[in-house]
Amino acid sequence: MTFDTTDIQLLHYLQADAKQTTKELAHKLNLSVTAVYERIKKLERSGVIAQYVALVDKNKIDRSFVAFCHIKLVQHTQDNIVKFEREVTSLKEVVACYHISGDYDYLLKVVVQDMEKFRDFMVKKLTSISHIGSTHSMFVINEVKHTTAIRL
Amino acid sequence: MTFDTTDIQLLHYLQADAKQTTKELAHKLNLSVTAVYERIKKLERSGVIAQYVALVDKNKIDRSFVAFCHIKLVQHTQDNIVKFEREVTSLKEVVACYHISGDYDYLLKVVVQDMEKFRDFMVKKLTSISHIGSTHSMFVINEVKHTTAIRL
DNA sequence: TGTGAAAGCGGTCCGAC
DNA sequence: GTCGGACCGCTTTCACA
Repeated sequence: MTFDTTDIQLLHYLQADAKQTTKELAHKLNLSVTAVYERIKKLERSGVIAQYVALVDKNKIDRSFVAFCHIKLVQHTQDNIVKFEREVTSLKEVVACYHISGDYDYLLKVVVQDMEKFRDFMVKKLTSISHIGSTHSMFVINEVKHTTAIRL
Repeated sequence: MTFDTTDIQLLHYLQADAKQTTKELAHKLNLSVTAVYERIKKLERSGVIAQYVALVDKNKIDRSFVAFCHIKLVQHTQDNIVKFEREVTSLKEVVACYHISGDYDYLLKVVVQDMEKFRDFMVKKLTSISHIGSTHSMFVINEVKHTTAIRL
């Protein structure tokens, strides 16, 4: 799929605020309501817009403690990898998990209440997953930037 | 603000799909439309729901290359930190930046087209930011899990 | 807080350009 | 790909338990 400047602007607006009416968007883009409507539908049908979600403020729901965990597996067999990925995916504290290049195999983003809960998570959940070799945790001191929007 | 099980369920649904009608949600929660409406408004007013956004599929817009960059500053003066954070925040390729504990000062998530663009980003944008000491990049081989939803 | 009903507005579809 | 008009359903408000 190819995008003109109007599509790019539209994506920009929808990534910032998905609750705008097509009327408002039509005004911003100097287009009719129907034209904007068709463009949005096209973006949805093609899967460019994958979903519409509500973003919750971590600090308002007592989940202010964020950590990144590097993880190394003991062995990199197909079986170990599949099992690890399945188990780690099912943990609600893990909001992101990336298989990465470098000294460690995986990078996890973990969101919990506080350091005590993080300790619980490490001891009771993470390290009980089979085949984990070593881990290395980094704690977030400050979230300088965090956006779900990708600027084209 | 305090949440009962209905609020928690509601947040769960809205974090998964913000375009559901209050009617559908009322059905799922066994409540009236108005009751759901009032709960949502309360969550919005209190800032628990910070925003509603469209999530775009990276792969559909040619931004499939993701890297994490560790960054160390040369000196940790107040001034350096402020400048670095301001400059890095303004870079569109940087979708996240965290001040973290450990060997490095910052962890950046960078989203670009491909390795070539990543190189451009490093050479022309990132390393031209003042006061950067050393960097260490890790490339994402596979995104195992990535969610914007926080489960309570 | 909860409910149902009434009002108003926006999303959606249509035929035309 | 765009337009305006018309319809229908949803959001929003209200009086009330």
